[in-house]
Amino acid sequence: MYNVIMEAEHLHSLVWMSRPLMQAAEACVEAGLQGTELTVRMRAVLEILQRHGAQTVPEIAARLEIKRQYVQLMVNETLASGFVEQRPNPRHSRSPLMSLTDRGRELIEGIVTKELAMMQTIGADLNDEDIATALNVMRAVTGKLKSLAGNQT
Amino acid sequence: MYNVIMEAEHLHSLVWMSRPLMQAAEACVEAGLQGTELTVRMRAVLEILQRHGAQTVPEIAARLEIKRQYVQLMVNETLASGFVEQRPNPRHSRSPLMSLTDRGRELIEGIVTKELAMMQTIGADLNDEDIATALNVMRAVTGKLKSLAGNQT
DNA sequence: CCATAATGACATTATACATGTCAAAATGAC
DNA sequence: GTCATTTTGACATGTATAATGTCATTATGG
Repeated sequence: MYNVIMEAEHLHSLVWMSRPLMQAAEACVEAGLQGTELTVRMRAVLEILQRHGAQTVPEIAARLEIKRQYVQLMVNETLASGFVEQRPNPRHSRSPLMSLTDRGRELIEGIVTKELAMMQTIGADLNDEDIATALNVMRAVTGKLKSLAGNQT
Repeated sequence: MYNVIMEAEHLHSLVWMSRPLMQAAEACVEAGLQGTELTVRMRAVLEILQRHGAQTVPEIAARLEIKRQYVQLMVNETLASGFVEQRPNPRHSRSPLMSLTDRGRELIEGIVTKELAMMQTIGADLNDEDIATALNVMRAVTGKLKSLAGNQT
């Protein structure tokens, strides 16, 4: 059927749009960090702590789905910059909780607010339903790709 | 308005889905390359040549939107593996056209066919309209992000 | 109490690019 | 045809984002 082929080609285009989209998004985030002392990866740590509260390094790594060794590096930078501080962890005495300092909280809140505003600008002439649909499709496709990647030859 | 905020958050989620989607896609492509002598970047060269015919290195770089110096490296690998060969370029005698060999053509056709089939599998229980909508949204968002990245402070 | 797991710290390696430089040669303007 | 400019390949170096390996220390759970 033509339709099946058409659909597969649309899907193919969609999947390959993920790279330009990601690159454009990262460029925007980076541009928005100009003037702050933050790098993109430090921002990622602050955002996690803002959204989910104080976390240990391994917990942050799990959320970001990257290895704890690299997250340790990222976190150490945020500690050195004074945006994050260690607090004792009642659940594990050797793995302190990373917690936003006042400076860090203020900074990340400003950045997230600015980014949200940008999203509103972008969404201005886009249909809300369409955005929701797109999000669902992307999630579904990602899930299927992940399951297919494993059991391939 | 709540709707505006909701939309912005959906958009935010969508933008950040681009990374997992891309990673899942790359993992799939890589898995599909198991057993061949191809790497992901060599595959990219072959696909360009299959879709657009014989090209010079700078032309391939323009299509991939990466620097010619890196493309040169990728292309050299495909030449060394015998999937691509140089042919004289009537338009520029110092910049030969890269052309698929029979082996290269056979290989990339097989791979692309397999990938397309995978797309059909994934698309099986997805609505065609929704996929098209998602593609449009992703393109629109990418475009806006690109334009915003530039004229930010 | 003790085996096992978790953690931070540090080192090495890989990947995917960007950037810089250079010489040779091709092209284009005149 | 001459000459300035551009293009190209080749090579070298730099950088960001990770994965992976290893180790000593210390928790934790049985």
